Amino acid sequence: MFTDRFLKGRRGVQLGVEERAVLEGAISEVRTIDARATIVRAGEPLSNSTLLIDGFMCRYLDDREGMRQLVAVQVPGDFVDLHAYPLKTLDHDVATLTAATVAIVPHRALDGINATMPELTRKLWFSTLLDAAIHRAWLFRLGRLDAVGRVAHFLSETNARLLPVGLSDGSRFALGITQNDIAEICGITNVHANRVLRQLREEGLCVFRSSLVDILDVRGLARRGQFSPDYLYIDTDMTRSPNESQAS
Amino acid sequence: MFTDRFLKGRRGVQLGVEERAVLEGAISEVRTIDARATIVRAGEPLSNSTLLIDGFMCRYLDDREGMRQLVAVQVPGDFVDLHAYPLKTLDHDVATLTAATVAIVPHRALDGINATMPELTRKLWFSTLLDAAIHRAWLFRLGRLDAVGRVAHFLSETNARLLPVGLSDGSRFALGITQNDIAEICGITNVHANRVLRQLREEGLCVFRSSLVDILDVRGLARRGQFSPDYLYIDTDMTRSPNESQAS
DNA sequence: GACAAATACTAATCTGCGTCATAACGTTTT
DNA sequence: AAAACGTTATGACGCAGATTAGTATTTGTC
Repeated sequence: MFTDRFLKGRRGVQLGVEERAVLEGAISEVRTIDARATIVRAGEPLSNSTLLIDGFMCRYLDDREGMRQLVAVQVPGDFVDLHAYPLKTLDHDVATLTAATVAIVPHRALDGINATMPELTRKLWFSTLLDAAIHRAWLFRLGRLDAVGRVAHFLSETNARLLPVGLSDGSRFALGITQNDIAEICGITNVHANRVLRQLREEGLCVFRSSLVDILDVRGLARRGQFSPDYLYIDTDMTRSPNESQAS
Repeated sequence: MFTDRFLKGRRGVQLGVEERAVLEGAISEVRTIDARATIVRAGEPLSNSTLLIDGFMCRYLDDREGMRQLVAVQVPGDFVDLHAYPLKTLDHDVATLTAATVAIVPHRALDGINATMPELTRKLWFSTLLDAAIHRAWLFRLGRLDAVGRVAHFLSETNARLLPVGLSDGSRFALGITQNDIAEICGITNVHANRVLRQLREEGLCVFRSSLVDILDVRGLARRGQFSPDYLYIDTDMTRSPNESQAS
């Protein structure tokens, strides 16, 4: 089912059988999108939201000179722009990073859920607040960490998010983004992103190869980025995996 | 009424008379809090949320050395930790900046609203997404602006937020926070915050005097901080009374 | 009004990261 | 197979902002 990964492994908001069926029924269409395509522009009136099934997407803001600051990376299972349902128009653009498969959910269908299923509504609300919690972690990252720490934090976070949806084995995952994306996420230049990734490689913490991220020392990388997964509200028994690497 | 400033001037989500009465009735207690007091710690289970009536509050994350990164500043009318209702426990601390008056709203009362008033529930949801939109603007600030731009952006934003609740006259407002707070908001040191504020003063853009902020050139300050208020979802025409609501 | 404690302010030195420049890849196109 | 392009890589240099170390001023308390 298309909604299988939505809220998977999140503390206290697992969907019931009926809830999942209702959400599945709310999908009007499933389609694929090319890599590097902008699908929503800031300010444009919206009547659908997008559930990401496969691939990676992002949300970003432009500065005056056209430089981007990514404000979110979305992974499979994320309801990318569910916040467009109450907000009706967004304050940022939404785009794919890689080729992606998405499910379209009309706001009309969400109106039905909102009117008749308060519990499910609260779980949808929860999922948008999870995004806000991730925003806050990103604020910490940009405000308090140096470049190496920022990249270490981002890679640790991504690993932790991909684990419950089965796309990380605990230390290795396919991501398919470039060094320039890392720079736009971490608020640094692509030149410096390259230097930082080399340093992480030389310190034996992590190897980033665009298509594949291999974390050699999960604990060490987390320590370097002051990463602690509490803000992801993941069920405690899903935060670890047997494959997790050695400490140092 | 205690809820008068909640969602005031926000596009498309003005509260109706009955909705406002219900929300007012959800308040269990009103109390005052000293300045610089932490009222919620990260991870602690919560059964109430807090509506800020008067004064300023903040939300923050600590780094390993105990340095703080503020992730939000709350102004009167803000539902400071409404997100604790779906989340049940927070990923950050909540504290007062100045002395404050707050209304306590038990989650039990919100359960009633959630179960019986889908429209009001969606407006409450909206208000938490407004906070998320502000988070994103802060991410842009930290990721893409230099120190002067960050402070200019923050002061422009605060002016724009205080305007609809009647606490700014368009260019002057009382804020009651220190230069060190500015530093913790903008991800710079307090020493550098001081330099930046001097520069803004010397350039004739803004005078910051802890208790009073006087923006001498609203447009110029906004330009310096690349500030555009779209993300605050404020009604473009605030002089006209909202067509759906008789309350004001 | 005296005193302590915050807060504001300043200058000197150091450094992480930006900027600029160049080159070597790898992939896709023709 | 060469051209065209995006991505990764690396070095030289400069600057914004951190750090350190103060002094001055305001604010609060007795």
